[in-house]
Amino acid sequence: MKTPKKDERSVSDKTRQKILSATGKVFAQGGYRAMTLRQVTREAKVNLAAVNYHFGSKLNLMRALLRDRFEPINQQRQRLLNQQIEAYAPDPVPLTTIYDTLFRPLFTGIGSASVNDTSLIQIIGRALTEPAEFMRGLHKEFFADLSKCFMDEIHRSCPELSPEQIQYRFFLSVSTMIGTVIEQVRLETISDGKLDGKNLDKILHELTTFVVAGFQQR
Amino acid sequence: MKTPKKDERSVSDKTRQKILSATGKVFAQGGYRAMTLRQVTREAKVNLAAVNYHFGSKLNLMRALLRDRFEPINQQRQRLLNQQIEAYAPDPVPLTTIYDTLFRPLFTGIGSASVNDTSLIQIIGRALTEPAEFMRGLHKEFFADLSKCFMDEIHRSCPELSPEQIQYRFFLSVSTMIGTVIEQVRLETISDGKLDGKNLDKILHELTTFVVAGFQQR
DNA sequence: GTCTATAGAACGATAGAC
DNA sequence: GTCTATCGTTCTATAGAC
Repeated sequence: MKTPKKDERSVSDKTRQKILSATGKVFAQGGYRAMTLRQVTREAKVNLAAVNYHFGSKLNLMRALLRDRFEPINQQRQRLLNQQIEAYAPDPVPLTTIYDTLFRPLFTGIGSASVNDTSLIQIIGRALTEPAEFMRGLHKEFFADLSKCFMDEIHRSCPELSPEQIQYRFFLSVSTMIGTVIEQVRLETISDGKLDGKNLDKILHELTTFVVAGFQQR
Repeated sequence: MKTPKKDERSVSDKTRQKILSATGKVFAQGGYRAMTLRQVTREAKVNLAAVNYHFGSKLNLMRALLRDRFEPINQQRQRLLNQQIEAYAPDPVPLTTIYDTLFRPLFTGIGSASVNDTSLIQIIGRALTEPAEFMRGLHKEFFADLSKCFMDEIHRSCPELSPEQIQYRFFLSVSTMIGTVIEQVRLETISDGKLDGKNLDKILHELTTFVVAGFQQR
């Protein structure tokens, strides 16, 4: 039976995408354990069994979501960094530019997600703080290489710092990013409703300035 | 200190404490949704029904744990801050001292926890990134007043900054703290195993230095 | 490919004996 | 206060009709 409701071609991919999109939304709200397949399929307006048909299991669905969201982001980060290295060669890329390259793709939210999809930043914030076991290997799989490239360039930009100092401060920089990205609502609570947690451009700018100053410590 | 090892009096309090302690351990590992009462009672070596007898429900158990861990920490923060304000009066407390006062109680891990209890910092890291609904009011209940006191003193210490600037940078400071506190393991991954994620003294020092520099931005 | 129906397991909570 | 036993619910995953 290949007769869906509106479109006649590639129904399967459309269902797959609808499921992925719904997974992003539901996962961002409550994390992996709180996310049920019933909730996802209800949100995606597909049948419960479709998840297991397209993804095999809840865990595989989760892995597919992460790949779908992390890989484009990280590819863009890598590409932008290489562009900057070329542009400044043979000089090192300034620290502010390096961190802008690291942070901006998160906030502008590229990826395969459709337009009015759940904000990418919320999905990533949740993923980075996810306690589930399967997340242990997440850093290795998605961030080990990337971290090394960025720390290498930071080292070129700050040759006076020891590798240990760079590692500590890079860790703290990423910590700030993660803490910022988890819940922008906290900004509204802290400011008693005066600052807008959804003003991502402004937050990105403040984050970069803060981290660069913290890194340089002078 | 009324119950040494195998005392026969006030068994109930002992059971209560065992449950609380086990809850801290299990919660720190996987968060609220992943924590099951069966896991907690197995860990505490008490009966499953004991939880509902002593705490009524899983949610109440969670609330009791948070109160048990957050309140002593926040009281110490408040007390230390007031001490510093007195000590420096009428001058404002230096920014480094303010942030040390905010961060240190987290890392030294005071509280009602017994000695070889789960590291307080892990419980708090998990709680601060917990997606569950009941956490929405958490900031209000435990941190609203505290944040205001600290921002007030920061404002005295940095009178040249606008309230908006202070709010943004305080938000970023707390973000760094949270990101640091979630998983110290990330430090080991970033440094390729060369830095120790359990060296809390060192991390506290680096965190404070980083945040103060990021805050002052000069 | 998509559905209904359900198996099989785990959970929170409670009743009632001791 | 503490236990066993169990109820009612919800979950993932799958079998089988269409």
